[in-house]
Amino acid sequence: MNLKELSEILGLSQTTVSRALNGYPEVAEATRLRVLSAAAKYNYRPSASARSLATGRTNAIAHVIPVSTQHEIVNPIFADFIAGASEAYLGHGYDMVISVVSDADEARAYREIAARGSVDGFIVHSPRTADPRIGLLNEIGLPFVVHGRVSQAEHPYDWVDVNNRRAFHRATEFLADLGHRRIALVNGLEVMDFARRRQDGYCQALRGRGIEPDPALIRSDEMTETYGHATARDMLRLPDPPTAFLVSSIIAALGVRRAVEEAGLQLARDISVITYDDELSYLKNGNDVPVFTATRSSVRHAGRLCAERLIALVQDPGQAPGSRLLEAELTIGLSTGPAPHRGVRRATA
Amino acid sequence: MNLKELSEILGLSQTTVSRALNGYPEVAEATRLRVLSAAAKYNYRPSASARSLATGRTNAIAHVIPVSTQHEIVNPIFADFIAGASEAYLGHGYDMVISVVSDADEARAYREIAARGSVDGFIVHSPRTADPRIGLLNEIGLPFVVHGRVSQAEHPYDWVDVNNRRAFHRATEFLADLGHRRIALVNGLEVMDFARRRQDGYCQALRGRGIEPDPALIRSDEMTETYGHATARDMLRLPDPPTAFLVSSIIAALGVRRAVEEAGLQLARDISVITYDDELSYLKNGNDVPVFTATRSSVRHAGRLCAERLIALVQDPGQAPGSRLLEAELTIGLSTGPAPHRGVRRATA
DNA sequence: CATGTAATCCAAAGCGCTTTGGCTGTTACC
DNA sequence: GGTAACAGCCAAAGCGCTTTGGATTACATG
Repeated sequence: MNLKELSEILGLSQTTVSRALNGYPEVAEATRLRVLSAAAKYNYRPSASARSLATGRTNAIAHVIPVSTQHEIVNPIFADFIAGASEAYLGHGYDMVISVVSDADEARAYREIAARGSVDGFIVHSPRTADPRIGLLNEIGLPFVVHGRVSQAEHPYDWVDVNNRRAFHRATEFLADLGHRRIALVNGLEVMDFARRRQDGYCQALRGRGIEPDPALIRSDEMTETYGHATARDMLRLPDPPTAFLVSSIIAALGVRRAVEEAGLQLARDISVITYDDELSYLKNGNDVPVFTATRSSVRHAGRLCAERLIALVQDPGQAPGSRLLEAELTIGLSTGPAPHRGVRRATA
Repeated sequence: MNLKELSEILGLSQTTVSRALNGYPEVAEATRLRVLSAAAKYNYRPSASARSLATGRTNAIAHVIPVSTQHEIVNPIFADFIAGASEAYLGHGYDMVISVVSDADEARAYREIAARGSVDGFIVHSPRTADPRIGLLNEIGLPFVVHGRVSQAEHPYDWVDVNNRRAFHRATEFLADLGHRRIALVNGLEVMDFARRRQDGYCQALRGRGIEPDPALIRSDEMTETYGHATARDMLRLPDPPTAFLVSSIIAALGVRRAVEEAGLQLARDISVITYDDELSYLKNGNDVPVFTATRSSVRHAGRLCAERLIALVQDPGQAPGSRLLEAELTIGLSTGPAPHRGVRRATA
């Protein structure tokens, strides 16, 4: 069923039918109702391509997910992020187009998508400290919203981010307050902006307590379970091992916990762990009592905010760049406790 | 830059330029090269909507992800599945459109997407034992490929699946061979077809060994970490607790392990665990030595196969329904061992 | 009664592409 | 030399919608 057929059935022109469906005022209310019920009856939907050819709008948003050529990992956080984004899209009739693109031909991919005109805007994932994409997208001219921030950016841009620096600052101070002096940071990939901010917060808090950050206790990589495990295992074998771990993702934290237990140590009593918690739906941090002490912020919520902002931007492109900084909550769980007295831990092990 | 402008620059008709770009033979090779280099120079791409309006093809595939109204969980396996699918799409120039849809208005969503004509086909996720979608999609008429199977389906359809029954049959026998008689099944949601097949394989293997399946040792739910944890914790408190767990997902298996350790028990020695392993990129089952003994099959690979099959179907719709049954490997890890002697386990705890 | 105004509706153009059905000029063959 | 075949190109139609710029009618106003 297309417009032409529908309008013939109704004995109206295509113009009138189109206007009636799109809510224009030049249509008598009685006619509009007649049109609407006929459209429902025949399950009519305007063809997406015809409409976007005519309007220049596609009602679709691109999510370009970078996949490093070395790592080939699709961030699992992504599943919850798009769940949140799609809540927004669903409400506004937008489609979500996903392109998984190797970072090698990232620029080409963005340009191509824009040139084909298949979307109205971009959500930028996993921004790096100096991310060329924000320059690129400014040049391309389509609206975009960054999930995260780009520290070294020449132009203003729209973003939604968590206050990573403060979250890790607080978590570090919390551990220091418990008497921990050897606090390890199991961070995300170094090039990622969020990782840098987290490390900043961590280092700043340590120095605030008169502790000089020890490079041997700072690690950065893709946040997998095995990475968390290997890192914690290695650090626990150091001559002067950490008594606490600050971990950038609950997935890596699971690996850290595994290493702790394999070493015959007990969480909270021997080793404290604080993790960043994205509130993943399939990996909740416990049901009632949090398993891990955590700095927590819902990535699903962030997804929704990004999408909503982008929709607003698409519908009214004249807006000045805006941003949204979310604060992470620090929730106390069962994975933290006072620093063990010197020597005690080794006796136990 | 559009076709008209490009053809004016080249002093050719739009017809010729279009033909040159699309590889039609009625164009002199010299002209084609001239066109191609001009197109590259001006970064010309045909407008997606104009092209699909003219051809009736969109070069896009819809992935409709069902989200239960009760659970609101986006399956994390999904991230790796689409990574695999997008490998196929990238190679063939297809876009991936994702709709997260609450199962309540699933039918409406499929019909709407089809009526708008914004995609050439569907990938069907998370099929249930009696899934109305295969009837619905047959009626709609667009090609589709199911990731998994639908046991109760009236019509033939295209699918890619793992031999879940055999995988769980083998795993159960493996545990039985180690002397385990009390083997628990921590399965996925009951309505899911894969869960049913896994349970079939499990029950069949038990009966083959003269063991009657105990309903108290069989649980089904959304496969989260907390579900694995709560289930294992409760079962370990039974008067006659299991000595082994067969788990449907590595995420739930992490929860099972946590419960085992909390109970003061040791994996392999006191409690054996076999998990299904989708080879998730962020949750690898160990690096060199598998942590869990597992039945393993890459969901990323399955994603690629689904997408490739669907592309073939879109490009040649006349094909008879085909299918692909993948076999899962059983890999021995550090989580299984001989069943403990009666009474020993309790003494340890 | 003539005329301005508002309310409804419509014909047709145009969005950017593909594709049908020709049209030209060159070559091959008898 | 005449004609058939073919290579190479093009004009124009059409995909299904939105939107511009009227046209028509009804009604109120002077």
